[in-house]
Amino acid sequence: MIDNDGDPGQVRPAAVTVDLVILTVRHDELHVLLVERGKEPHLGRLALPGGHVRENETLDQAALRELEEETGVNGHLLHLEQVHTYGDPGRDPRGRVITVAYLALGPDLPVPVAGSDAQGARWAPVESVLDGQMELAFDHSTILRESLERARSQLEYTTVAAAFCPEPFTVSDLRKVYEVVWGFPLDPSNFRRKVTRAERFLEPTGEFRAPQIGRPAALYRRGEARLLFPPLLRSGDVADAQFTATTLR
Amino acid sequence: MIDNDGDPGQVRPAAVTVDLVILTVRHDELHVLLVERGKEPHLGRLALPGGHVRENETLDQAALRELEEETGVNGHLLHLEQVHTYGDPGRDPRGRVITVAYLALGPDLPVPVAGSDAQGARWAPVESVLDGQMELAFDHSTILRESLERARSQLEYTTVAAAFCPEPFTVSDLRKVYEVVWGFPLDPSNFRRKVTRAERFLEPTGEFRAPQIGRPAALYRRGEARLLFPPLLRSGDVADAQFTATTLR
DNA sequence: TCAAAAGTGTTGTTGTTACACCCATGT
DNA sequence: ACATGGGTGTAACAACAACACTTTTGA
Repeated sequence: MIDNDGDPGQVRPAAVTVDLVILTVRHDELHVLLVERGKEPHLGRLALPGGHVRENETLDQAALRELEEETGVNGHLLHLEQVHTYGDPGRDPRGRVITVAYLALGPDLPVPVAGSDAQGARWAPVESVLDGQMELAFDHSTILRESLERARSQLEYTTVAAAFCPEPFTVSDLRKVYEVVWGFPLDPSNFRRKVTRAERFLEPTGEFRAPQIGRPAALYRRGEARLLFPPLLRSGDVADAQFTATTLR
Repeated sequence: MIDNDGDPGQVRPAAVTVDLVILTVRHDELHVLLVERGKEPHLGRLALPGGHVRENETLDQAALRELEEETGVNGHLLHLEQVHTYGDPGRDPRGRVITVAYLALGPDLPVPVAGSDAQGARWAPVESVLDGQMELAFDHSTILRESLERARSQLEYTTVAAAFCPEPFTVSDLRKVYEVVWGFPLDPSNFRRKVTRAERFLEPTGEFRAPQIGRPAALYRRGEARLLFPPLLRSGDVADAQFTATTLR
């Protein structure tokens, strides 16, 4: 809201961008989509995909557009959610840039499409960024860390995990998502009971899929529910350890 | 992140502001701080306090500064948290304005200080805005609704409720906060057990406070814990009813 | 001694954990 | 037949809701 004012010269317009943390599970590992920067600053460095918000676009539309440009996938098929906005004065050397970060979750996506305008887009294991091996451009490592923690806690209280699974999927597929995102194994029997008991989380198709070996598994589609009740809680210890306060001071 | 480009003329810098949803509990009712607009557009209309982000300020600093200007209270005493960013092209008739919304929670604050630069700042019952009686300027009614829902769910999983209580406080004071924010009564005995059992939520002072009539109550200070485990869940029905998807589509 | 608010106990129910066990399939 | 993953049963335990009950105060 433009208001108080009386401070001419102290305020100046800023560039507004959206950056995307696009997560997917590949080969039982959590991956994030990164692009190689084609110019300074941070030329050649890996960064989160993103770009400017255009003149007649909402923030959500900009995020959706970028998502489709980068992945070649219709963004409506994925979970897309605004997470946090970053605007420190020094975060981009070229001037004041406000970035609205979005979290996108999707099933194992096709390798980034050639037709996209991304410079060398690629999937990178989230681990390699988190453990400090790979430092991203700008404050993108921070954005990734914070968005990932959002994703982890979203898995507890909502049904978003199913967004990682191409339909139709089995209970085991879904469990794998939880295990990969949270980083520890879950008891298959107890997991099954919780997710199947939750109202409208999973909708049975009546079909089955045979694994390479073993009993065929029932197939499901995503249900209508967005909130998961009762929630699938990580133990207090785990949550605490992962929790980095978003609160000031 | 300034990147892809190749679209000159399609992007233009925007004004960046922070708007504050400052909540407090007064007379057993949830109140929000509103200011009367001193100019067009929406002259005379009530709006959330807020203002421009200055040149060498982080977003958090801007929010903290506005908070102190509006309430005259040292913002570090309150809970302050970024919630969501609003940037629809049409939300301000004067041009593109990106607003980062912050949620602030605090104990019953002094009536807005004369020295503040706010035009007729006042506390308004949140109810009066939610039930459609009072429509705020711009999209501020939406911002308030969405921020309130954030506050409500934060009460379940975190210890922020204590931010509403001036220290030292009693278990009943804290319960009142939950009842007022959630809008329904809680069982006093069960509530007490949950909050006193949670690790480092409440720190006993050893002191007592006598109510007008009745047995004196033990006094507490806010503990170190930020996450509440196990969480204090509203029933699934309630949460579902309040839940308005933050997801696209 | 009564009203009012603080605080404890109790009981039935529901959810969780850890694991044993059965089921359906391909080789 | 057996290995492999899918799926059910169960028993000990923890959390929860509802509500009876005791405690401590001011009037």
